[in-house]
Amino acid sequence: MQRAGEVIPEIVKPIKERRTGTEKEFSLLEKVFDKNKGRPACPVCGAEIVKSEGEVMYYCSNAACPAQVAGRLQLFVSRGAMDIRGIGERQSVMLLKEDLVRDPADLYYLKDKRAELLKLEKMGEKSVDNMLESIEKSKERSLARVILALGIRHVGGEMAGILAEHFNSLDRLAAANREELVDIPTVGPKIAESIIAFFGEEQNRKNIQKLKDADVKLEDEIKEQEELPLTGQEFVITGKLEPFSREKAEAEVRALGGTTKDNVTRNTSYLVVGADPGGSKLSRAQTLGTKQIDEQELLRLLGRNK
DNA sequence: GAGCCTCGAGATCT
DNA sequence: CTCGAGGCTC
Repeated sequence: MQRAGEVIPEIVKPIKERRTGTEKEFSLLEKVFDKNKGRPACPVCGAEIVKSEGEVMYYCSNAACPAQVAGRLQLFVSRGAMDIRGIGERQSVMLLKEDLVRDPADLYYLKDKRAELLKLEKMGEKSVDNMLESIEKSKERSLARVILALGIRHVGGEMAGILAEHFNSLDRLAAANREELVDIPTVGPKIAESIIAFFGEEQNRKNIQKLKDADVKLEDEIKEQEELPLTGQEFVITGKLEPFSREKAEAEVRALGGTTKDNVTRNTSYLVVGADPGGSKLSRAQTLGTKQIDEQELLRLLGRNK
């Protein structure tokens, strides 16, 4: 390990190409290339710097690089991810330096090291307890936050949300194959490969297992859709609808929590009657006393008061 | 007309 | 980065 302290904050950010980087980043990049006569090396760990194809960013190729380790820890504890209060840039570096933490999952085992934490600079009883409490609370974060916290390349907040929504558990995401991933809108080959590569890494699997062992929640509870306006309401449509097609109407009903069926039963809440309605559905609705509504009424229920 | 490429717009990630 | 449009090949 090298002196982590001063270098890390600069390197943690990926180094950009001249035309887009900040002045600070320019000079850093300059230094890197000068020192190595055109063969770029990470100023922190000396490993080769790689540039992803067609991309503007340079990355250190060494996953164990102290700067990367620190960067991952900071992403993990950040507001948008696990939202652990009391650990920022300063504390991350300190915890790593003192070898109290080697990867983010170690945070959940810090409660057994209270004495060591108290010895750290500027860490009194109050700060330590607040920190430990915040770590415990973070075990219940949403799956989207957990996925973001893992630091998978090309997976930011938006992508993490989409993946969480689609898989509902980290295990299912980890088991997904390329085909399944690419089928998700906004997921293309690059992101699919990146995700598969991430879960293929031995180290990453180990860290996830550590999170599991520490009882960090790695799934979302089955969504309670009780709040949706049409939950529990069953719709049957007969006849033609004008403003939008039957498919679209049914899709909107489902989007609001309702269900759609082809035949009227005792469970049917509404028969939507369009133009030229089918006789069988209509008469059955009459027999059962099913509530009949026209298209305008349906639009109103869908919240489209046009 | 299926398969493959490039290109640009628009969204996202770092 | 993704994705669709438009051009090319076979």
